[in-house]
Amino acid sequence: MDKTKTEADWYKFWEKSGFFKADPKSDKKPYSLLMPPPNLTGDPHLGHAMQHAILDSLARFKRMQGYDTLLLPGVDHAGIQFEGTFTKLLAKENLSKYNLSREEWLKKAWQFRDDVYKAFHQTWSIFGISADWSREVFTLEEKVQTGVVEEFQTFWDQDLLYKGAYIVQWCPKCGTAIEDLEMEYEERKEKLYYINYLIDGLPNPEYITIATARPETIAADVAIAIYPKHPKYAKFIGKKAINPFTQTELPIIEDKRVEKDFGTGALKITPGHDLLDYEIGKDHNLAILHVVGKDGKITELDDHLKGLNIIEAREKAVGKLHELGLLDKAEDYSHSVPICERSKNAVEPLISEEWFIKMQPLADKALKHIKEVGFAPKNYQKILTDWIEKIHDWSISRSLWWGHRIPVWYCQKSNPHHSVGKNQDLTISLNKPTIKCPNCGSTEWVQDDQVLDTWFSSGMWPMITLGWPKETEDFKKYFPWDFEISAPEIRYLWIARMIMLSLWFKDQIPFKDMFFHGTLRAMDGKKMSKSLGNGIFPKDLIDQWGTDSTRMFLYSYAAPGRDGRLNRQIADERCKNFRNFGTKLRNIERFIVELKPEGADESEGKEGLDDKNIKDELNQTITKVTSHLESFNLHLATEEIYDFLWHKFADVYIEKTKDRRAEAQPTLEYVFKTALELLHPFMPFITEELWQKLPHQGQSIMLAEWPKVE
RNA sequence: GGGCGGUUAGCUCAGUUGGUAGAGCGACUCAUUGACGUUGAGUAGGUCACAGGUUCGACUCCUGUAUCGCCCACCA
Repeated sequence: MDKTKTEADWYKFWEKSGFFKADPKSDKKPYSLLMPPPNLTGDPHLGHAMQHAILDSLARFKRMQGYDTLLLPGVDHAGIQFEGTFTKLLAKENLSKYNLSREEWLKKAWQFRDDVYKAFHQTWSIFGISADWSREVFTLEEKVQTGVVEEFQTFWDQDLLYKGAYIVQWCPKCGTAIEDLEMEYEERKEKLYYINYLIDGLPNPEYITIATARPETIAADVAIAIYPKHPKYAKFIGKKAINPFTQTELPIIEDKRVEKDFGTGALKITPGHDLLDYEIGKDHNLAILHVVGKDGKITELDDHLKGLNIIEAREKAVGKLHELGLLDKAEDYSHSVPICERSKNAVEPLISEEWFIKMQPLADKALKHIKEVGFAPKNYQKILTDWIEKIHDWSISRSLWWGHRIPVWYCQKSNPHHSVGKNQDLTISLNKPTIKCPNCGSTEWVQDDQVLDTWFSSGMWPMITLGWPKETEDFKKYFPWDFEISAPEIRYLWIARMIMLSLWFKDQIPFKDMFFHGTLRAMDGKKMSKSLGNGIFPKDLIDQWGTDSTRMFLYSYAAPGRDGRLNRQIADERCKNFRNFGTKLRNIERFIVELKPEGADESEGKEGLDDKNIKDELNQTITKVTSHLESFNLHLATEEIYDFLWHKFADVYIEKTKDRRAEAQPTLEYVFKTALELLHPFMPFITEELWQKLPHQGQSIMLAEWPKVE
């Protein structure tokens, strides 16, 4: 072998030799690991690197143990995130959804996707990942489309899909509905306004005072609600209050959901813009009015404030109330305001037409089987169970263009408003239907405008990647997955969904072991992010210290569920340490192989006490590394093999052999070769390089048998 | 407001079933052409956040407090 072979050369050698490929036809028992598809954006970050390092070490370990190992890679189209990045890019050319057709826009989006994908892949593959690239999946490809339509169709047939007026969190900046899970809360100091509403039809003017933080929505009020038996206001039940802006009559109602001790115990009901109000309104059969539009501006419902944004409208509304003498008082009020996780914009609760899945039956089934999944750390079973127990329906439609378009086609003639109901004329299919509308005979089908939530496809990732709904050879052999890994923050969005969907569609848990790694944070405990500029890019570390060293550094943070704090300096320190370890290993090889003394070949059978001792220690190391790998404690496994090689083998044993160099040769070779095999899952490149220089059998250390205690 | 996690050497972190604490980096001392100075041999440094409790014995189990962080939540 060429001495100057680089990491990239070894990688090519492995890949060309087909060592990464799984073979469903082999007699070996399967071990399958599913790579979480990273989002199609920018450079892979440190979290990806850690995930991939963990996945790869386990894949290499299982392969050496003799399993037919599948590590399946893929990339997620990442709906909102990708569309956001792409939109900014288009804006530089003065292009947008307003001056491009959907087809033109998508064509450009795919071109951009191809560029990003290529760059992404380049960074990705230098990490030494022994993934089966022949099975790689991108979440918008045809295979996934087929699965997604099947998923949708099944829910439809089971009567679990519905569409209708529903309150959603609308982000005016992203221009789409976002889920509760995609919202953040920010503590903001605002004012709480106490406003007097005149009671209609009384001889002397009497008022009911309500407290609100959002006076700009008054025009959309449809009632005033008080808590039951309100000492001051109960007498007004059945009467009407006058809306100060629109002069319409507002019924005064009682509802136990109104908090007794907040504000005045009286609440203005604005079902179009508040979830609690929406629910109260629904139960009291109240109308739903909108005074804030999807652009975040006041609608025509309020003549006076029309066209203003929220902040301006609020100021003006307060001014007007003041003029009318209806503003009782305003007090400082600090509360958490929902903001969009991506745009950091305050979200507007709005009524919108969205598709939903009824989740209760899926949740019930998941709860019965979730115990079959082994979680690391263990407490995640409870965390997920608690969430699934409080499940709410899943809003699956997004007003985006980048994603799986909802496979619903409406008959233009007999169902022009795209409504949904069993008697309505619509059909489900991937492509434009060729059938005639059963109602009017028309063939003018129009597809639903929206796309599906990214997690609607990602949730099926464990099945779709193996060819579902087809009963493929791969599916039969590799499902359920043996191992899945995830960042903790997507445990609900993704992990809980996969468990529910997999049990629903296949009656099986999606994976046997579920590993949650911790979050790598900046020194102040905050997340690393591009915008804060506190990120560390794995690519930079690899360029400076090499892949093996970077991987070892990451394993030291791979204790299940434990966060780590670091900056570039700390990362460099640790990487440097492992780079030095690599140098140590090269010198050990030099000592054993290149400086092999005369007569060493005739030293079989001259084993001494030192040789026996180091072999005993090697055996202990084999046992510990193996068990730490099996319990997914990679931080302990790496520490163990590191300590053995450096401080037991090199510092002690090798020093002692110097007096009896020749007769120690067989032990030196055997112990070092075996230790390299134990280290291979973690430092794949250098172990291959050095293993090749020792007497060995077989083409690659990748194919070596996992060391056993002898 | 609820839930979860952290708090161990100057720094970043380990610590299987309870038996007076470990690593890497950093500091200090020594070794200088020995496989390797990207090295070796040593040394210093911790009342394991705090207060109770269980126990012969607690970093480890229980209760509470403080503090930092994360997640979740429809009090207008």
